[in-house]
This record gives sequence, C-alpha cells and structure tokens, in this order.
Amino acid sequence: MQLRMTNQREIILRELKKSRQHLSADELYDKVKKYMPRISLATVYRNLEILSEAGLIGKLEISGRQKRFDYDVTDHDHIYCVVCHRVDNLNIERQGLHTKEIKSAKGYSITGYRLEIVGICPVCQKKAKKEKKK
Amino acid sequence: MQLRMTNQREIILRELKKSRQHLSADELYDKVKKYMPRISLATVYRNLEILSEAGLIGKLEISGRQKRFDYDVTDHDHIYCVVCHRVDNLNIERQGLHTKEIKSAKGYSITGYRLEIVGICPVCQKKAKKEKKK
DNA sequence: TTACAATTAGTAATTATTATCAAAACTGGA
DNA sequence: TCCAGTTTTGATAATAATTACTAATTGTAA
Ligand SMILES: [Mn+2]
Ligand SMILES: [Mn+2]
Ligand SMILES: [Zn+2]
Ligand SMILES: [Zn+2]
Repeated sequence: MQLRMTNQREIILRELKKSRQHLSADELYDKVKKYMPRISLATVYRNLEILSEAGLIGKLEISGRQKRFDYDVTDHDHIYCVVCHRVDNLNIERQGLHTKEIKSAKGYSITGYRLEIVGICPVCQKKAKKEKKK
Repeated sequence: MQLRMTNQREIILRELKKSRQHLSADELYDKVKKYMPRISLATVYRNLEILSEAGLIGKLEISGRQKRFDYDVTDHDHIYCVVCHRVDNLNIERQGLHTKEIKSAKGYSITGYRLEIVGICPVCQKKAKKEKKK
C-alpha cells in the first residue's frame, strides 16, 4: 500500500516546505489551519508521522523535547539553541564517523546516527548581553 | 549553596552507579524502593536532576523518549537500539568534530554536542530471526 | 451505485515530567 | 539542647506532548 496524497497531507507538506524551518506539530498546525480551518491536530500528528515514514519529510527527535519535522530530507546535521530551542542546519565533515569501529559497535547492526551540536544562537547571545546591562 | 547529600540522594546515586546501565527515572525508582520503600517518584526525578546538575551523574536526552541517567560522567558517546531502547556506551574517534567550522557554526556559541549511533542490538537481532522462522 | 477500505475530526487516554504544598528533617547559632 | 529558619520530602495535582479510539466522511474500484 502506498501513500495516498489527501488534501490535508498536501497542505501539511506544502506549509512545511514553504517554512524552511524545523517545525513542531503544533507550529505546523497553526500554519495549516489558515488554509484548512477544520483540520484536527491529531491529523497533523498522524500525517507528519506518515509523511516521514514515506521519506517525504525528515523527523528530528532532539534532546527530550518536542519532535520537529524537517523540510529537507538530504543528509545533514543540526545545531540547536539550548535557550530558545531553535534548530538550524549544519553541514560538517563526517569523516571519522564511518569507521569499522562503528559498523561493528557492540554487536549492533547500525541503521544510522544523529549528531547534534548544542549551543546558544546569536539572538539569545544578544539577549543575554542586554540582560547583563540591567 | 552546595549539594546536601541526603539519604535518598545517596541511595539513588549508589543504585545508579551499581547498575552500570543507563536507567530512566522509573527504573531507578524501582531499584531504590527496595532499600527505601517510602521514597516518592517525584523525589527520584527531583534528585536525578540535581545530581546531574552537580555533575555527579550524566543525563541523556535521547530521541524524544524518556530521559536516562548515566553512571559515567566521563566523555563518551552512545549507541541505542531502536527496538528495545537499550543504551550502550561507545568510544569512537572524535576527530572531525572539533573543527573551526563547528566552532563558528551559524554564529552559535557552542557548548557541546551529542552523537548518537542508532541501530538494533544483538538481543533484538536474535529475536527478529526467531520471529521469521515462525 | 454500491460495497469496502482508508482517512478524518473530535475527543479521551496515556506517558513522562514538573509544580504545588504541607509535613518532616536538617542546620547553625543562642 | 533547643529553636527558628531553611531544605527536602512524599503525596498528589497539573501540564505537555503524543497516541488511541471511534463514528462519520471520503475515496476507490468493480
Ligand atoms: Mn534540517
Ligand atoms: Mn554512558
Ligand atoms: Zn536561541
Ligand atoms: Zn534491542
């Protein structure tokens, strides 16, 4: 059985791609509601899961917080702000991560990996400076 | 103000170290109850947070699931099983992760990073094989 | 059309965690 | 040792994010 592209799926997908951000289900729900006011939050959750399963979008499960969905399915890593939880894309060298060591780690069969750089975004750095002045 | 080592904190810490696993709050709660039957789950949550804040234990926030706490505070990475959610330690080469590229990524000030290898553990691989036979 | 399957909206239930708060335990002087 | 103030605890309520349920709606394909 293959994916059936319903109206709600189409709009969810379109709005995520359009945003070029890493949105959570409820953020996307707010955007989608503008075009489809009667859509249910459960439908957004359900379809985000289905769309990511189908490989049309990415799913980020970051640091115990809300899941975020990615408009970009190509291979890349992320950096996120511990203050405001904003997520940005990151393209860094990945050598040293494909060694035999990993391939045979502890008898696991490896399916992938997640690299998350953690830090404070420029906006939050500025805010922190202003706070200090007070 | 520095950390006051209460009975409950001592036992929580002791049981985590003893386990040599990456336990969740409720798993640890079960262990601690054996020695302190009247302890509350909230106390376990509260103190795990405090102990990790104090640097006595590590905190893993993995893949949108439950938090897990680490008996080992030295630098290392993790591998986890997508099937049973078991977490194991991993010591891999980290070169390629300390480049200037990262240090200046998107204007962020970097505080750290998390690398998670994802896969299927030996136990779950075996189980999957047995399932197939049926 | 008509039956069968898939999807939806709305809502309830669940899971993990955090907040609240009165009671208990601990602290450092008098 | 006692006391007043501070911290911590246990019990429970509240919250946040997600998932489950279900009847109604929609799509499909003969
Ligand atoms: Mn991305
Ligand atoms: Mn570890
Ligand atoms: Zn920020
Ligand atoms: Zn496993």
